[in-house]
Amino acid sequence: MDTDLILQNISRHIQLDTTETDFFISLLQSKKLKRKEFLLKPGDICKTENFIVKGCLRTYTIDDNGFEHIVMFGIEDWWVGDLFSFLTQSPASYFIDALEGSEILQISKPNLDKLYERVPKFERFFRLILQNAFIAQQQRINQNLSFTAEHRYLDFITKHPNLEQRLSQKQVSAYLGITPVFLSMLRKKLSQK
Amino acid sequence: MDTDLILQNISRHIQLDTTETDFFISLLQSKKLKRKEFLLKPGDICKTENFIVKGCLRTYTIDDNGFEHIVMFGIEDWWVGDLFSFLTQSPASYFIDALEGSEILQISKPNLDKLYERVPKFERFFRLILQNAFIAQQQRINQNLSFTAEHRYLDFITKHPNLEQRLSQKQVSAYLGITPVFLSMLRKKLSQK
DNA sequence: GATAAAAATTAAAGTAGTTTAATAAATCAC
DNA sequence: GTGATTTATTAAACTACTTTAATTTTTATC
Repeated sequence: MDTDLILQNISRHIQLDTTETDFFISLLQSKKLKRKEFLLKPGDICKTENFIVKGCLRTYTIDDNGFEHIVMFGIEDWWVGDLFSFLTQSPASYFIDALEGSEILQISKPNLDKLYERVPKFERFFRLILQNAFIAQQQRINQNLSFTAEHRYLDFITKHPNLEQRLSQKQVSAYLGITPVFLSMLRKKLSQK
Repeated sequence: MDTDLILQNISRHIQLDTTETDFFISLLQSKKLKRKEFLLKPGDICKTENFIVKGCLRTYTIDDNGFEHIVMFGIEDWWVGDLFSFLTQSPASYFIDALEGSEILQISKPNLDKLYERVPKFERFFRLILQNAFIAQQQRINQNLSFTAEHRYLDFITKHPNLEQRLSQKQVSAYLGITPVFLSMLRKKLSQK
């Protein structure tokens, strides 16, 4: 099990001694996902929080007209899951699947509860992770309200310069909230400038 | 100082003994805001997290064209603040002001840090608060991507039935991401059904 | 209670983004 | 490697929403 990245991720926020580190790692499970393989579907109970060691996943919904809308992408060094479903152990609202062959480390709810109990500073760790995610989401809401599709697209590629290359335009458009046709038009227009 | 509501709010998530309760309350400061009074402006450092005892506040931005966009409303029993600015003690991105005469309870960053240290279960409490806010934001992002303005308006009034009466249509439209003119047209159309 | 200021309504013209459909290009599966 | 499927491009017609501007209604202020 490749735990380098997750331990590095954690050490950016809290310091663990060897016992604590070992205990934490004993609670993790490794899982590989093939491209297009699902980690979660609406109605499932989200049983784990998931740290991405390698690959790329997306969290999305499908609306009444069959269109996909991407709530977030996750790549290496990010956590993904349906938080509401995980916390309340109630049915999930989101699809999560792999856009590339991926590898994740999973911690189950019972194990996370054990972890909080035995190593309370993990409360702090997951609060910090959540804070960052919260702030990023708030910025995204504000952007969706304030900016045109063109502006949002330019923001997206400057903010995540490596990510666009790993995604199809269809995925990018489902994240930006526009059609693939319109994204194609935008890109053409921008390339002509 | 009216601490009933905040203690009730806390007791929904964690249990405090008398000493802990007293210590917590000793860290709070009460503040009254007149209608239109600012709690925060972009560039300020957000020095406190704020619990609303009474009234209604909004967190918003003004874009390059001078339009306001409301990221969230806050009413009784909610927490408001610019989390990023508060946590990093760096300049805020948002305006926060009162839409009604309001009363809030404030906890400063140094006091919150003291609180975490002396009563660690508050780490859990603020994690839970944050989780709920995170989930609500995620739903909003998804709604903004998936639904038309009409659908979002109907969702808003069914989800917050009491809130609309306290807000002008201008505020509601700045939250939904449409113009006041278009909201007026929507309302007319819906009333004719 | 009168006056000023802000908010809401209505209509008409304009635009950002969608839809449909046809074609080309890229990727997948065997 | 080849055929099948998915993705991207382009154009033209369409629609949800904006803009502007004029009028009415509501709210705030002294």
